[in-house]
Amino acid sequence: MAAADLTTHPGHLARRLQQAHYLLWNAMVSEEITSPQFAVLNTLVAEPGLDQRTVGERVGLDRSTIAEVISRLSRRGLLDKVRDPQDGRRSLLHLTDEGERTHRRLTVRTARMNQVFLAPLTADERTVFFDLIRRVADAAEGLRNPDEPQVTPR
Amino acid sequence: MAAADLTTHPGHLARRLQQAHYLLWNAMVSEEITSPQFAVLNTLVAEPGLDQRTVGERVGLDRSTIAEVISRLSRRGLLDKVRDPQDGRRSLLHLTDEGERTHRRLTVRTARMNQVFLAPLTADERTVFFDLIRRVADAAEGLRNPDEPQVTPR
DNA sequence: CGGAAATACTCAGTGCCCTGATTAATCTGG
DNA sequence: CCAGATTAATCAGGGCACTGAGTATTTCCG
Repeated sequence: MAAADLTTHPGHLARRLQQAHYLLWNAMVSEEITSPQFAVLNTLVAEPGLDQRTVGERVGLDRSTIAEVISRLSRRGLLDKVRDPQDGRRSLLHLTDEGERTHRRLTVRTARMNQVFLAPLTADERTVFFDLIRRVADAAEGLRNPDEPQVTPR
Repeated sequence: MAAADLTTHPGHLARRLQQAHYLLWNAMVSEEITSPQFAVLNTLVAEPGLDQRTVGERVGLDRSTIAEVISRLSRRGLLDKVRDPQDGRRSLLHLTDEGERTHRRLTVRTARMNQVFLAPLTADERTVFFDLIRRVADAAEGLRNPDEPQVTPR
C-alpha cells in the first residue's frame, strides 16, 4: 500500500540522469577514460602542480576516490605524481604530454556529446537546468560544511 | 590550455547532484538502506511478485546491479525470492513483513529529506526541475532502445 | 518432436563513491 | 625544543553501476 511516486524523488531522478549520461559518454566520448577522469585531467590543465586533495575538492571527489582515479591515470601514463619537496605529505600532480593530448582530444568529443545530451532542451531551458541543479547541489553541500561562508570564495 | 568549464557540463552536475543526495540520504533517512534499495522495496509494495528483471526495469538498474541489490535485501530478510513454478528461469519477489515495515518507516523520512533537499527551489521551480531532468534522462534512454515507441506505453 | 533462438539469471572484471582507521609529515604552543 | 594537534595520503570494507561470458530454462519453428 501507499507506494511513493519515484518520478518526484530528486535522488531517483539524479541517479537516472547520471546513468543516462554514463551510457552516452561511453558511446560518444571514450570507453577508456571516464567522465570523472576527464574532470581530473581538465583541472590539471587549468592548474598544473595541484596536490591530490585539492584536485579532489575541485572536481568533487573525496580523498579515497580521488586516490583511485589518480592511480589509474598515473598507471596509464597520463599524469605524473611527485612528492612535494616543501611538504613531504603532499603529492604534486602534472599531466604528461600524453595526458594533455588526451585532454585535447576528449574536449572536442565531450562538447559534441553535451549537444546530444541536451538536445531535448531549448537554449533557455538549458540555462534554467544548470541553474536549478547547481543551486540544489550547492545548498546540499553547504549543509555538510556549516563553517564555510554561504557564498564560497572562488 | 583551454580547460573546459565543468559547471556547464550536465554529466558533472548530475554526478554532484547525486553525491549531494547520497550524503543527505545517509544523514536524514538511513545508513542501512540505500536509495536504490528503497526504490526496490517501493516497487515491490506497488507490484508484489514481480521478477528480478522487471524490478530492475522499473527502478532503472541493469541485470547485474539489481541482482546484487536484491541479494543484499534478501540477506537482511526484507524480501523473499522464490522460483516461479510456471517458468523456472524467473525468481519472483515478495516483501516480508519486516520489509513492509521498513518501507513504511523510510517513506516518511524520505519525504522529509526531499523537502530539505529541494528547499532552495520554489514550488514552480521544483516542477520545472523535475520536468527538465526527466526529459533529458528519458531522451538519453531512448537513444539506447531505438526499437521502443517514443512514448513508452505504461 | 527436436534443435536453434530467446530469456532470466549468475559470475568475473573494472571503475566510482563513501566511511573509518592508520601512517607519515608538518605545525603549534608551552 | 618537543609533545600534541593537524593534515595528506593510504588501506580495508561496503555498496552501486556497467560489460561480456556462461548456465539453465523456455519458446519457436521446421
